[in-house]
Amino acid sequence: MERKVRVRFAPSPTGPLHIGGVRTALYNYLFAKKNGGDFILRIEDTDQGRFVPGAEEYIIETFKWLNLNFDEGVQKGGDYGPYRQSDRKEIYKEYAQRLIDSKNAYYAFDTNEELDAMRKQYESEKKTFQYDSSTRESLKNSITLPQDEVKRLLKENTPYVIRFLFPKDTTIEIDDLIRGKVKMNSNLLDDKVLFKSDGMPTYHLANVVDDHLMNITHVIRGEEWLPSTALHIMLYKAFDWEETKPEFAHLPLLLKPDGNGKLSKRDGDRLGFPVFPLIWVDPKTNEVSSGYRESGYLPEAVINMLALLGWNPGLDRDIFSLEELISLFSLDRISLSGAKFDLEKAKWFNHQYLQQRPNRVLAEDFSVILKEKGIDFDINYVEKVVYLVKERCSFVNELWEQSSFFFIAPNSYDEKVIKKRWKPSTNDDLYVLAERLNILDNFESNTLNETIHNFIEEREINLGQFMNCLRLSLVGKAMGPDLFEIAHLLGKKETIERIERAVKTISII
RNA sequence: GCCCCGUUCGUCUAGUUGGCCUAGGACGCAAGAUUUUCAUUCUUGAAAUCAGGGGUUCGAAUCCCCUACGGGGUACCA
Repeated sequence: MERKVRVRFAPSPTGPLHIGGVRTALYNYLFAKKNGGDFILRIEDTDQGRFVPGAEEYIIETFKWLNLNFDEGVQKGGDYGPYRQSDRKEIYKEYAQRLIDSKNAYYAFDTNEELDAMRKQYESEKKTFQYDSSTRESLKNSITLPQDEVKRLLKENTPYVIRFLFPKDTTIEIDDLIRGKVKMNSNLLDDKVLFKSDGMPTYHLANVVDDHLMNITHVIRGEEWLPSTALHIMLYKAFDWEETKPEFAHLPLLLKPDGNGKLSKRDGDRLGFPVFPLIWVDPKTNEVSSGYRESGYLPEAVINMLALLGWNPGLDRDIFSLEELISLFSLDRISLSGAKFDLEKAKWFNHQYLQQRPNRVLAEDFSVILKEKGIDFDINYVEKVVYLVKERCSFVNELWEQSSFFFIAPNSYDEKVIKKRWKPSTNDDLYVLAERLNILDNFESNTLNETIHNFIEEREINLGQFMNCLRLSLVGKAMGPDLFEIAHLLGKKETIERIERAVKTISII
C-alpha cells in the first residue's frame, strides 16, 4: 500500500538556523507539497549541554517569515506528538531496552576518562581506537562482565551508556535517492552510543525511533549524515521495522564562497553577507549576526535563490514562484556536489523580486525607513517616488539612496558636474527658466518637457549641458530618473525654489 | 590515518537511454545601443581541451579503472 508522504525537518536548537538548514527544510517542503504529503517540524534537543534558549522560537519565526508552513510539529501540534525530543524521553528508554533484550545493544560502563586514555594510547601507536568487535571484548560492558556484576552495577546506579552491537563482516547497503547505492562494511563502523548516561538518547536512536513512530516516509537531510546512515539502517533492522523504513536522500552541502570548506557562521561577517535567515543575538556573548530578513531580502527571493543552489529544473530560466518550484521539484535533479553561495546572484534575485513587488507595498516598507529618518510624507507621494526609482534598486533600503532628493532638497552640488557642465551663462538661463516655469498653470511632466525644450531651442543653448545643470539644481548630483518626472513630483513651488537656490549658490567665476 | 561522497566557464548549473556538444543558460565581467545624468533595459562578446591519465567503443562530458584535488564522517554533538 502506498503510504502518504511524510517528511520532517529536524533541527537541533543549538543556535540560529544556518542558511544551509533552511535549504534542507525547503527541499523537504517542496518534496512534501509536490507529493501531496506532510511537512513536519521536530525539535531534536537531546543534547542538553548545547541547548540555546530562543533557538526554537527563531526556527519557528524563520519559517513564518518565509511562509513555509508546517503541517505538524512543535507549537503546532498533530497526531504524532510530542514533537520535541526532550518531551519524548521515556519513549526512547523503552526502545533502548528493547534493543538490549534482543541483544542488538549492550550496556557499557567505561568512563569518559578510560575511553580518552584508550584513544590516546592508540594514537601514540598511530592507530585509531574504535569501540567495536575488535575491542569490545576487552572493555567494561555487559558482554564482558558477568551477568550478576552487570545487575549490581545497574542497581547501584553506576553511570552507563547503551551501545549498538554492530555485527562483524556485514555489508550495509544504503539506497540513496540522490546518490544511488552506497556500500559500507560493518567492520569499519563502531558501536555507537544510542543512549547516554544522562538518560537521553543520542541522535541516532531518537531519530530512528521518531521517524518510525511518526510514520516518516522520506528522510531528506544533509550529506554529513550519509556515513551514519549505515547505523540507522541497522537500527531499522534491529527493531524489525524494515517494512516501513523511510527512503533516504542526502543533500550536498553549502560551501563558503571563497576557498574551501563548509559555509560557516564566521564567513558571513567576513564576506559581508548573512548566513542566517534572521538577525540573531547570541544570548551569552551578545554577539550580533545579521540575517537575510534584516538585510532587506524578500522571502520569495531567498526561497528562489536557495532552491537553485543545488537543484535545477533543467529549464533556461531562473525565476520561479513557490508554486512553480513545487510542481517542478524532484530529488533526482539535485546535484551531487557542494554549492558555493554567490552573493551577486543573491542580489540579482532580490532585484527581480523587488521589481515584482507592488509599489504600494514597497511604499509602505519605505515609509518605515523614512520615519526612522524623521521624514513623514504622504503615502501616495512615496508610492510615486517608488514607482520612479525602484528599478534601480535591489533592496528596499536602497530606495533612500536613489530618492532622498524627493524628500530633502540638495544642500550641496556635485563639483565634478559643475566643472563639466556649468557655464557662465547658466545662472542667467536658469533664472529665466524659473520665471517661465512660474507662470505655468500645468506642471505635468509632458508640459514641462515641451516648455523646457522650447526654452532651450529659443535660447540656442546646448541641451545636454543645460539639462545636466537643471538636474544638478534639483537633485544635487548627476543621477536619478527622468528630470521632468522629478520636477512634476516635486511640484512647482519646490522646483522653482531649488532652481533659485542653485543659481544663488553655484558660481564659477 | 581510515571510511564515504564528489569533480563541466570565476560562480550556480544544462547535459542524465554514449553520436544533434565546434558543450547550452543564468549571475558576474567586457563592449556597444538607448538616455539630458546615473542606473535599469537591450544587443554582442570573452569565459569550461568537460580535474588528469589509462581503457571500452566506429564514436565518451556521458561507461570502467587508476591518480590528483575538494568535501563529509570518524564524540556519552547534531
